[in-house]
Amino acid sequence: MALRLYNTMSGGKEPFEPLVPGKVGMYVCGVTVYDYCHIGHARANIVFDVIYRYLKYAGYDVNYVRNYTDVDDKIINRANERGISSKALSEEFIKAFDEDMAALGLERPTHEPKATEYIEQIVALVATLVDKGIAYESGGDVYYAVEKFDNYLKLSKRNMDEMQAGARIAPGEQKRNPMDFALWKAAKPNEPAWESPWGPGRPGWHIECSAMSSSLLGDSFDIHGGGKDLVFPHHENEIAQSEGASGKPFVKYWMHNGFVNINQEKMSKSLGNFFTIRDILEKYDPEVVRFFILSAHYRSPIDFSDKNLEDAKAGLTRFYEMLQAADEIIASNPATKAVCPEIKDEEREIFDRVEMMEEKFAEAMDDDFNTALALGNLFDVVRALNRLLGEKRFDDCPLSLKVLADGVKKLRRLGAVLGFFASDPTDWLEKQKSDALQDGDLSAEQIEGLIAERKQARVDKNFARADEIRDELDEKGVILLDSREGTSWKLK
RNA sequence: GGCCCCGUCGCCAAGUGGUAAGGCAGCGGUCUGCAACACCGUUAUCACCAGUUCGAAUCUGGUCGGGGCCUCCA
Repeated sequence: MALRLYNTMSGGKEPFEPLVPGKVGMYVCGVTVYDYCHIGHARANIVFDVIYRYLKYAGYDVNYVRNYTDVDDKIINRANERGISSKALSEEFIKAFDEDMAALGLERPTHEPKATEYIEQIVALVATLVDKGIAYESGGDVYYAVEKFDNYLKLSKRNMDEMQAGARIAPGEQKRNPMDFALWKAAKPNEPAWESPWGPGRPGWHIECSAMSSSLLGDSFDIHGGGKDLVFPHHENEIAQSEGASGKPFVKYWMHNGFVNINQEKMSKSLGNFFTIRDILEKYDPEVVRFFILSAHYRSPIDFSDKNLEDAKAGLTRFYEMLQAADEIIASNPATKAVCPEIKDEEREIFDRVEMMEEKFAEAMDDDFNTALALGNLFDVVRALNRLLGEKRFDDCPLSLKVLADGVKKLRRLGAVLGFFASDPTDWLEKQKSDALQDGDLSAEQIEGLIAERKQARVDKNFARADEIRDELDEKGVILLDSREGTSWKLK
């Protein structure tokens, strides 16, 4: 089954057929750089990171553009509050954004343009719209006349009359129609400004995306993405600008990710439940955050809560523990040419499961990037490989070893498409332990000391004392795991 | 008020016409000196009502409940 994706424009899933076979042009709205990014930005960027990775995995040559909007009212206001230039402020938060995305393990897009580097193209685009009579100059501002564009509001499926009833003209604006929006704003004191045919000024919000996307992807391209909240007005206005200017269809597939709620409530600054990516990464491993986000479909709302993050951590730990066990077995069992005496039915089943892994993964991802289903399929593989590990037949059945090695390799390759399992399992698991110990009153040394004492007690067959130590540690959240190689520990 | 979305096991979450994936938690086993891990088994008829259909969680209408957008927002 080929890739199908949900198109906001049509409201349904459609087969994915790029404009140019084998190639994909994809534009995702980045951030306005005036503050630190929050968990909602994390979701949007992780979702499109996975879409980017999967398209490449599926064999497409992807041109992925994600912009920085570095000129905007909010930037100007914030910069003035702090008494620094807009440029200094935006540079500060571009750097912060890059750091956050790197911490979350995102791949870099093909292009990461900044609005201020495309002023020339923006001015040219506005001029084209003015020449075509779609936009008009008014007191140094330039506005888009929405009634000149027949398809306005087709993406958000709104009604012009009803929208106008609620629309207002802000003080200082000189629009003909309340629904018109600014393409260019005349310069005011203490604002960054560039020369233009309408006098010094700066771009409005929306026009930068039209200019950057056409410069880097052409007038028409395949996928345009962003958060659901951008459907109106941002994306609606982009369509009006781009199609109004070029006369060609702008975007073939519109994709929008759902919101992140905090403990069942909408995330908002007024509720004080605003978490930045930095706050979250203090407490949770970045891969756990990614796992949490990808365990739901990208269009569904997700609820950010401690419980949900703990669940995600438990799930990811299950993968890493299996990988760790498998790595140890593979490292300690050199491949031989011996032939298995016989293959059990259960083993046959496991082998099939590994065999089917890629197909099942693609099936899930092809269905509008269903990462939740894809992860569920990978969990099935974990159970299968754990069974194989439990059989302990690696001495007399090299085929089992081969299947295990093959399974682990495939699991890592597919995991990488979702951005998982890049760490060494032992390193990752150790890091979770040491991070968790930070909050407790027990050190690793103390735990090791008690383990040594218990080991002696067990040698002495003093099981009462051995159990006492186990219980004592258990109360503090430390679980002991005895094995042939000795005793290790983990945290609840 | 307009437009849109959602309501699946204790929790999270797939599933858009053919008799409910997966994870976490729970319970019963195997393993273990005891445990843990792992494995095996076990736990739902899909908010409610009425329709369409041979057949619906999946389609239609209605009821109740929750949420989003309409102003800056991923």
